[in-house]
Amino acid sequence: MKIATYNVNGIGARLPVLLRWLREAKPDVVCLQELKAPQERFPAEALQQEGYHAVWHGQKSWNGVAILARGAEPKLTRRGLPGDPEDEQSRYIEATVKEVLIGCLYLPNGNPAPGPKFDYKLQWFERLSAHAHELLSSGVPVILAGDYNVIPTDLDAYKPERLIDDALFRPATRSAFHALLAQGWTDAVRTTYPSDRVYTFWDYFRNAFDRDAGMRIDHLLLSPQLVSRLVTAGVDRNVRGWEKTSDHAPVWIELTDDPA
DNA sequence: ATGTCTGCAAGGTGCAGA
Repeated sequence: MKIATYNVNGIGARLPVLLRWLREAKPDVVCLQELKAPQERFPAEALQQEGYHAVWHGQKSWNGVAILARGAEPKLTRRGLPGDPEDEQSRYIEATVKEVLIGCLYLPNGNPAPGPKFDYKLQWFERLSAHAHELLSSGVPVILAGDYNVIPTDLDAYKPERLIDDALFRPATRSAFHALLAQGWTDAVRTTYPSDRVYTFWDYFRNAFDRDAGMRIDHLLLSPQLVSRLVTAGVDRNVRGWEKTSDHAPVWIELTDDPA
């Protein structure tokens, strides 16, 4: 079972790239972020023709998340994170696919920091951590996948020393991420590649991809029941080199089909 | 500070957000 996360940066502009990647990579489950499309403009039919059923949480102009499943209907369990009924931003969707609970998230960027956007990031992170703790307590196998907008360690960025004040790397951001992991979650890509540089995002600016000036900010966290089922993980870097591509690349893991 | 994209409301360009 192959599960991927991919920040598409606008599903309208990115549909040809998304469909080509689905055809080539054949993931079973896909978490998408940054749809930048309202609920009624999600390309459900085009995805269905590729064999994918979907649940999604759209928003005009910004944000937006979706979960796709190949040959199966994702069973929606929640839209939006609990903890703030005033929050209008579409950044979380959750569904069950083949007995695994999939949480698809788009954590706020938070720049410029400090400031109200950074405050919102940290508040959203607290709500995510509270919900993640509930999910662990439920005893169900869970994957929390998405664009965390977190660079976990120095190894995860091209020049970390330049990112001291960046909302993706500030101490408060990193400590929130490490506290989340400490609940009992496993960072699947870092576990698979303990000391390699693995990037998932390259800025559109200054030929960042050609210079491999990237960062690792898209993550798949596994609940304890799933760790022994982790076979391998990877980043489809080549997709970042395609025409009209996102600034993120798809990130994926492979799990054994059944509990050991 | 810079750089480059997307989507939007206009309106054939400029804005916010990333």
